[in-house]
Amino acid sequence: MTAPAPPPRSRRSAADRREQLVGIGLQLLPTTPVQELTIDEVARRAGISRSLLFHYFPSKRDYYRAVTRAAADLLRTHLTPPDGVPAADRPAWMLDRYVGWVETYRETHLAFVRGAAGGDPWVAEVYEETREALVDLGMGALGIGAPGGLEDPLRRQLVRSWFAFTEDLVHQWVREPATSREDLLALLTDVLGRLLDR
Amino acid sequence: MTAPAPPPRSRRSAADRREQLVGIGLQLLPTTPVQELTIDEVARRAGISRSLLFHYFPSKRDYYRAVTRAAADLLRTHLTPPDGVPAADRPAWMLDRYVGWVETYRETHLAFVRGAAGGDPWVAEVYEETREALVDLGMGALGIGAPGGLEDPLRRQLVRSWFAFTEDLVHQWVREPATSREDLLALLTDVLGRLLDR
DNA sequence: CGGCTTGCTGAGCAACGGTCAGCACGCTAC
DNA sequence: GTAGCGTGCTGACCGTTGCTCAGCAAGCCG
Repeated sequence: MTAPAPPPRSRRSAADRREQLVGIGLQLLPTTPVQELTIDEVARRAGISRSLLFHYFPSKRDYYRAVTRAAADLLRTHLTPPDGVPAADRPAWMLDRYVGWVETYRETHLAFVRGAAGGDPWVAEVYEETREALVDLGMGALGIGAPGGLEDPLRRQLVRSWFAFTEDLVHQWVREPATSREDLLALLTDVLGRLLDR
Repeated sequence: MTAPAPPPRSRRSAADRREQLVGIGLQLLPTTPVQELTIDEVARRAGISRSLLFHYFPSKRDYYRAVTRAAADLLRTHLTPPDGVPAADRPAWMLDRYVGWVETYRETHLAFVRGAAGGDPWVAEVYEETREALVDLGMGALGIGAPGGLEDPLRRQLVRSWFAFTEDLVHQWVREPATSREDLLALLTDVLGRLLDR
């Protein structure tokens, strides 16, 4: 009686492996709280030994950082307007895309926000970075100051906090739509407009 | 040569111990990311064995839940207006208290928000609960609907999201005060007022 | 003193993160 | 074709951490 043919352990290129491992992390993150996701599990799903994972990512933190960054990059590119969108429409376009993203991914996105904001400082850092990038993106679309520029700091803080407002409201809206989608979008743009009108 | 007199392990009542252990957790939480806080460390500081801690809290999660809830309760009582405050002043009073709280505890509060919102669902639950209670508190002060009542759901969502806005803005303001304290308070009340005027 | 309650401990287990020496696969050189 | 070599990859091992359990010991009653 021969062994039940262990899965053919293919030999991959380094880049391939990294991609595969990060991909598995992206699949697992939404369903598994960060700290319950074990290296064992990831390695098992990838059909490799734990040791190999440590070969590519020196520590668990590094692995999570990579996964979080990958998730953040997905969101960022999704929110970046293509050249076709006229400058005036960009804020509305981005907002619409953001709502669409949350609608589509619901738990996934919430898990990202939660996982990123919570516990581990190294991962929180990636999240913070992403948030700043999104604020830059948004402020660029609004035509306010250059990214990382010397514009009014209060104004920047307001945009950032408006983002927190939006994040929270959209999440609530997805769970319990208390208004139409159009009204939600209108409300959000209106609030932002008023904030910047000061 | 006698052993260096191990600290006299006093025998405490169950309530005392619980309180002591939660107290240690409250001290440690701000400086230590949730998942790096080990039971060993807590037990060591309390001068007891790990086993005893597991006697009072069936698991690490339960312990963290208790600590988080204690932190949340502190905030809640701090934000609850005493009888002396007239109804009309309560919203402003609470807002002022909230800013004061963040000013005083800075990292501590941030760590609470982070730790609570992050990772572990059981702890996030406590945070969610607290947030709802704070919204109730705020809406009560504003004279909008009874707590847990059947008021306009959109309105409630707006108050909640405004809270997220406030949380974020105050945190930014504490790190980098881009305006005076009075202006910050005025801005926040103004934003809330406009949101509710719809 | 004996017996009861209950605060408390130490030894021990399983699971996890992380390390290390070395195997094996696939390539080129002769 | 086979010797050599870079490198993808593994198994065995270690320390720590969450958690269990049988039982000690301190107080309090009769």
